[in-house]
Amino acid sequence: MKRLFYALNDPTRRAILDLLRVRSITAGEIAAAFAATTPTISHHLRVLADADLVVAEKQGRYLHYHLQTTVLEEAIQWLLALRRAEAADGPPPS
Amino acid sequence: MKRLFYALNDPTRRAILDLLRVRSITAGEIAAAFAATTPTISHHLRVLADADLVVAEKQGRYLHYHLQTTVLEEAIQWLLALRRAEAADGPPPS
DNA sequence: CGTACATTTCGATAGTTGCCTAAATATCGA
DNA sequence: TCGATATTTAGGCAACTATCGAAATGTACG
Repeated sequence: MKRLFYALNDPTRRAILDLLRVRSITAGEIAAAFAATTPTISHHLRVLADADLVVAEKQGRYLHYHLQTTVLEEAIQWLLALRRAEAADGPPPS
Repeated sequence: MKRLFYALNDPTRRAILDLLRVRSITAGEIAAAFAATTPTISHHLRVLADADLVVAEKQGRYLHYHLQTTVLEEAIQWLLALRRAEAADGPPPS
């Protein structure tokens, strides 16, 4: 989860994931959707790829990025467990 | 979610949350559980409090920290939506 | 009152992050 | 092959983060 939460911590990267939620798109399309420069977006895509949140697939000169969500499973379970925990220790139900 | 993922990004802070999952404990007890110094843990606790992940309650000279998980709701829903998205766009089921 | 204890705040430092411009790599089409 | 396009890599800089030791704050107890 080390790289996962790091990747999720940046608003640009979360916005990229939101874009990819709709459909796989190329690095250029992603870059065009933001004010940042292309190298900056490329950097963010690398961070997302290092966290296994996205996968790149080369098609000719284009790189199509798409989501990969298996790595989310552990984080989701951890967060759900955390939420459950408060119920056991938190303020008593009214 | 800005401060939330930032808070969750640190392994020490995640470990603190795991401690608090069991029961509310004092800042001193939390500090004793880690190799870091007391001021360092105090800093982490502040970050967690800024993210609304923990709440401090003063009891005499002690500060008891306990979990507060309402802020997790948005993140959990966002992550679940992300996971759902891949199924719609990802590789076809075998 | 004064001392001890619990916790935070302050000040400094090493390491990290995000962003940019410039340059490199790779692929396609004429 | 040559030039254009798509994307990444490299290098550098400003801002931020984690950590520490020292000092400050606040509370309790004799």
